Amino acid sequence: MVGSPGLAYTLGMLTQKAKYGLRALCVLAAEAGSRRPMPIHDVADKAHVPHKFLEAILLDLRRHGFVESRRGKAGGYAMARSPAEVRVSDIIRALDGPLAPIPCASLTAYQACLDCADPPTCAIQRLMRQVRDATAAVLDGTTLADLAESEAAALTNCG
Amino acid sequence: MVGSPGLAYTLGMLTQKAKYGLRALCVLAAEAGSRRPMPIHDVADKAHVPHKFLEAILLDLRRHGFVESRRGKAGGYAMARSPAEVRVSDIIRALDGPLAPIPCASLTAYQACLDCADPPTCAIQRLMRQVRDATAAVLDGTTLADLAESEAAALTNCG
DNA sequence: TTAATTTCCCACCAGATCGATAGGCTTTAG
DNA sequence: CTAAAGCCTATCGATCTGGTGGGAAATTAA
Repeated sequence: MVGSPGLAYTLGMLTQKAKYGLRALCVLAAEAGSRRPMPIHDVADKAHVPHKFLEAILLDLRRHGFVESRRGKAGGYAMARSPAEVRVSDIIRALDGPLAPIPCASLTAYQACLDCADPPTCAIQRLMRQVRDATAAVLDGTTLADLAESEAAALTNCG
Repeated sequence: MVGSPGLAYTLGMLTQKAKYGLRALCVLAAEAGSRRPMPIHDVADKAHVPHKFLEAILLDLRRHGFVESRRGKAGGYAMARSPAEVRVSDIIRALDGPLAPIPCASLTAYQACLDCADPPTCAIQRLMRQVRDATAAVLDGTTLADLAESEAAALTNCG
């Protein structure tokens, strides 16, 4: 199962990992409040994600505190925080790294370009900071609950 | 010469190629109106770009119509269009591909996710379109002339 | 005409990353 | 005890990134 193969696609790439992670979290968010955690296999089916890959992704999301797990029989995954309190930006940062297009424009992981003549006057850095801010504004302003609701709303509109 | 090695850096990555290309174009933009084209070697020195790599980049920019070249002695590169009429977004699209974080959110290179349950209702797609629009707003609204001027202004402020 | 200079173009390379899979270990419910 | 589930490590092929090298073609100057 391949998402989108062989394209020249570099700038702003959201990886399959993050896309899958978001889908999986939407599934878990819809189940929030349920008594029982949902096993990986069920999440994989509902989110259309290869379940072995999803295993690694959920593990990662657990380490970042987004989900909780229970092992053994009747085990599985559940949201650790309210979907309304989880920003999409945080999820993407956890799975894909910083939002900025270039390290020197990142707030959370700043790193100067080694080949930059003079970082404080670099126009590219200033421009890319604007891009970062614009991206962050969208992604900070959207919660997991918003995302899940958006999908549900679209379905009922067309249904 | 390495720009920024070994970081977990995926989302929104501006490649070295595009960064170098922007720097080189700024150099050529500053020289716009000059009678003589500038040889690659000079551009490479002024832009701090490995000159063999720059060769490939300038070739690419020429094919996309941003610069003109002249071969032989006294040859070199020059802007083919006025810096004020070249949008940064166009340069980045030429060197790095679409601006959207994911193909299904791209206007210029739309491609549906093969693993998407129902593209028209996909909330991730809608969100990523917002990200694309926000990025494009910044990059469409900035010209090469703006970029070059921004750098020059910063220099005089600190000088 | 010849030499020097410069772009053009091709092939190649090492390292990193991405997307994904395999298989074994540990924990838990019943 | 056993089945079910998460946990963990290792691996893999394909692709991309960031570069380099070498030579052919073009242009100019002497």
